[in-house]
Amino acid sequence: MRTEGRARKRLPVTDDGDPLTFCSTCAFSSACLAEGFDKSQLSELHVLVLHVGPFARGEHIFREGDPFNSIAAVRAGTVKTYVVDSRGREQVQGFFLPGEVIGLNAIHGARYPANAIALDTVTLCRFSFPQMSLLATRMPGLQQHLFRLLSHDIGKASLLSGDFTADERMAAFIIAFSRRYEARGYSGSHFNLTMARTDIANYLRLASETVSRVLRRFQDEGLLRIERREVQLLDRIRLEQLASAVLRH
Amino acid sequence: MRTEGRARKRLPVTDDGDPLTFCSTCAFSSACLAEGFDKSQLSELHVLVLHVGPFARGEHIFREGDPFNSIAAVRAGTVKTYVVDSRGREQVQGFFLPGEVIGLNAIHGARYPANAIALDTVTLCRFSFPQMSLLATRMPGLQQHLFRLLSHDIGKASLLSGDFTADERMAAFIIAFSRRYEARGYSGSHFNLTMARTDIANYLRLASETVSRVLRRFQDEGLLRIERREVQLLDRIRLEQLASAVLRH
DNA sequence: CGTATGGTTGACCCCGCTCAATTGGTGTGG
DNA sequence: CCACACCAATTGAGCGGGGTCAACCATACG
Repeated sequence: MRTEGRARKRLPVTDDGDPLTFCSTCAFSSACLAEGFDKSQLSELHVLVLHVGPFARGEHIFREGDPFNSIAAVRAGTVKTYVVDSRGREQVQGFFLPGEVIGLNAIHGARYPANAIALDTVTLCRFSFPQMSLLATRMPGLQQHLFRLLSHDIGKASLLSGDFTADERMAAFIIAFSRRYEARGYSGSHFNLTMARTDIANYLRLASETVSRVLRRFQDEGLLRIERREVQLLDRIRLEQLASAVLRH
Repeated sequence: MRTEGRARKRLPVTDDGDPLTFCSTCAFSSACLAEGFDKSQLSELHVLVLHVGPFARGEHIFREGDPFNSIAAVRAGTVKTYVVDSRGREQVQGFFLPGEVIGLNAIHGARYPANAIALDTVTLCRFSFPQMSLLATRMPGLQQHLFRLLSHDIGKASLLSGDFTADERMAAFIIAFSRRYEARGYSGSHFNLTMARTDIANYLRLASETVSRVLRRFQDEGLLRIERREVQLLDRIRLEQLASAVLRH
């Protein structure tokens, strides 16, 4: 019923649907499709895709310190990355939805700098990074695409570093998910948060009690409806307004 | 008397010292030297270097929204990048010392997402990014180097996003500068902060009054001596301890 | 020497954290 | 199908770190 797409029709091997088509939600689809590469190049990219999973909820995809050799695009489910700080508390670094890429911050250092864990049933498309780099030297479009993905994540990482109020952070969180779901073809006004309140709190650097209270108030003020993990946006304008402090349009 | 190195011996043109040697502090020196490329490749990289500046204190190097076409390595001086938030307050994103690279977060989006301003007299080595990408398809070592630089900045950007105390932030700031100066061959125990207190505060997401108070206390407790912008580390062990919460070793 | 800008210090207060108690939802075994 | 246990989420009470506001001080510059 959820993000599985057209997997499962096939055996879990390196391919996906028709051999000349990447899955439409994949972060790399535009790297080839949008730029009109010929069929031989497409299949070259396909050759180094390894379809892995499913990972069950709570299973680790990689752990901090593991040697780095591949990046992966989320195909189905949600991935959370986190580290454990010196006080032993979990610091959530990010959530990754279908089509988004994990492992980019491991290139430098040759080891994963964080843990990645499945929040629900997760399947991935794994790419050997050395092989992909090699291919990128022959496919300028792919190289550009990798540069852009990396560059994008620099900006994303600094979003939450500002000094924002709990309301602004919470609104930005909701709006960002809404946009990301929309970009992948799901509803942006009614969706399911796949993570616990404590995960949201650790990500936003708030106490989970504060997350509860703010969501409660948002609901009382008619900005949204939230029951358990089901969110429905009711006043997107107002939420965007609050979020704009963080997201900057 | 400061970070000028061996510029100024030459006209401000595309070259630097001996035509087959990059300046030793440059972030790209290792891209060729350390990996044993031959002389023809070295000169290819040299061809696309444009030595620009000097910029005077307060001059902008680029502004938010400017079209992106080049990245630049700082050659001398200090660069500050910042944006202005919705409340009209300056949010400092980073400081760049000689040898460090600015503009990497502009690749995605094709426009600079922040302003860059010289904090003192700044000179740069500017590289056309399209040309550099093209060269990188023929120099796998250069491509790897770019990937690593980008990847590194993802991690750097998320450092300050944790919920740390003012003391931890301040200590991490001092230690990080100490290490970066050391890595470039300057003293790591006695150096000059080139930015104002308000810049430090905006970067650490603290009030400038708090920066003053914390530095005062650090001095009273014998961790360092600071007069105006001159810093001298007195108890590096203790500072590293405080900083470790942020820097994670 | 006067003026401006940046830095320091003090007094007060508020947002969000902590601690603690309660509720509710989910899964498990009787 | 219900009873219990367990964990996530909620709600309340109190407090403290760091922000704000304001006054004062010091160094740089004309």
